[in-house]
Amino acid sequence: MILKSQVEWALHCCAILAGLPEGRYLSTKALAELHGLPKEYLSKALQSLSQASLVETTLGPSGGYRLARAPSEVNFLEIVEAVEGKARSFTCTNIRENNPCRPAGYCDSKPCAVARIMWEADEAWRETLRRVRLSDLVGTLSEEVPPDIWRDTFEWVLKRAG
Amino acid sequence: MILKSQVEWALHCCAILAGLPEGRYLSTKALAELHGLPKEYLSKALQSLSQASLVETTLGPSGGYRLARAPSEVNFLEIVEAVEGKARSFTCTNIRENNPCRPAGYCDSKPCAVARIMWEADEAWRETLRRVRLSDLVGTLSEEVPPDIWRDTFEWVLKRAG
DNA sequence: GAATTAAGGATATATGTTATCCGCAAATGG
DNA sequence: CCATTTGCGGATAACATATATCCTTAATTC
Ligand code: FES
Ligand code: FES
Repeated sequence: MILKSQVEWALHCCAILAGLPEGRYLSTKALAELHGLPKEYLSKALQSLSQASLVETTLGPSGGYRLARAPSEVNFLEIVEAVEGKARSFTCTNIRENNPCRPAGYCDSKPCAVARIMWEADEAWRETLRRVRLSDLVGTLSEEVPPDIWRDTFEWVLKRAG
Repeated sequence: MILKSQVEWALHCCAILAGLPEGRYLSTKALAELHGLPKEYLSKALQSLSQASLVETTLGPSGGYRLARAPSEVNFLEIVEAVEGKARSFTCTNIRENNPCRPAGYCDSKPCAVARIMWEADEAWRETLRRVRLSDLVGTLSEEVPPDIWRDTFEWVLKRAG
């Protein structure tokens, strides 16, 4: 069970977009360069964010992406699910139905107890991510990243933002 | 991010082994037949349980598997990690290091804030599984599975247990 | 009109999951 | 001793998914 690297990319891109001044856009090219990522493939991750209505886009030179909502109104789970999908990590294939001691055509009233426990853990994972807002991340980063790097980065970004 | 089907298999097999009388063994063949699974491949999952010291084995006819500990001393996480591995679901590839505004050779004191949040969610998932004992599952199953099927199943199992 | 952008389709490559097969050593029962 | 059965590990193939690149299209800017 491993998350796509797209998840890391999308989260970092959102953190950058969160620091973008109102009304400006940042292109795939800039985001790819800033993070050292393949532009074409990063584009797919950003498209996922767009389809999930987490970001807005505009075309042409000076086009790109910006957040569709305030960073305090976006949580981690939304970003993760946008690129990773909403499917649960555990899928029950109903192997209990293969028990030879079962009457043919017998139908279970509840999902299997094993699956319910696995789904409970899955929900705990989601709930943890749901509780973290994008603004929380930006707050932590702005404290932990050395001030000069932080400043230089957004200077770099603004130079490329349309 | 999706768990292997082996996880479902291993959990169901452990539930059956938990109901096995002291000192008896159940073979891969019987477990595969009971759950309608490919014997050779299920064997890999059981080998994982064996390597994790969750089950004990014996060879020859009348050989097979039995739990190495009491069901109340085994939790879900141990079983899941035995087949799925202990690696975290989120892997940080340190894309922050590619930031062109970073001084060359600069070294971070902490893991990235993004990774820490993702790992926190991962830990919440693990903690949920850690809290569920194999005996809890057996308790739930014995309540939910219709009594006649439950009885027939263990009759079927005992007929094949060495 | 020329350049730039996001979007989406097609395709290739790498990796991981699922599955099967085989040979080996240990245990059982005759 | 011998035939059978078992778990174990290695090798291999089939299949799915993740990663990555390329190309076309339409919108936007200047
Ligand atoms: S049958 Fe799928 S988890 Fe029990
Ligand atoms: S650099 Fe990997 S999560 Fe931030």
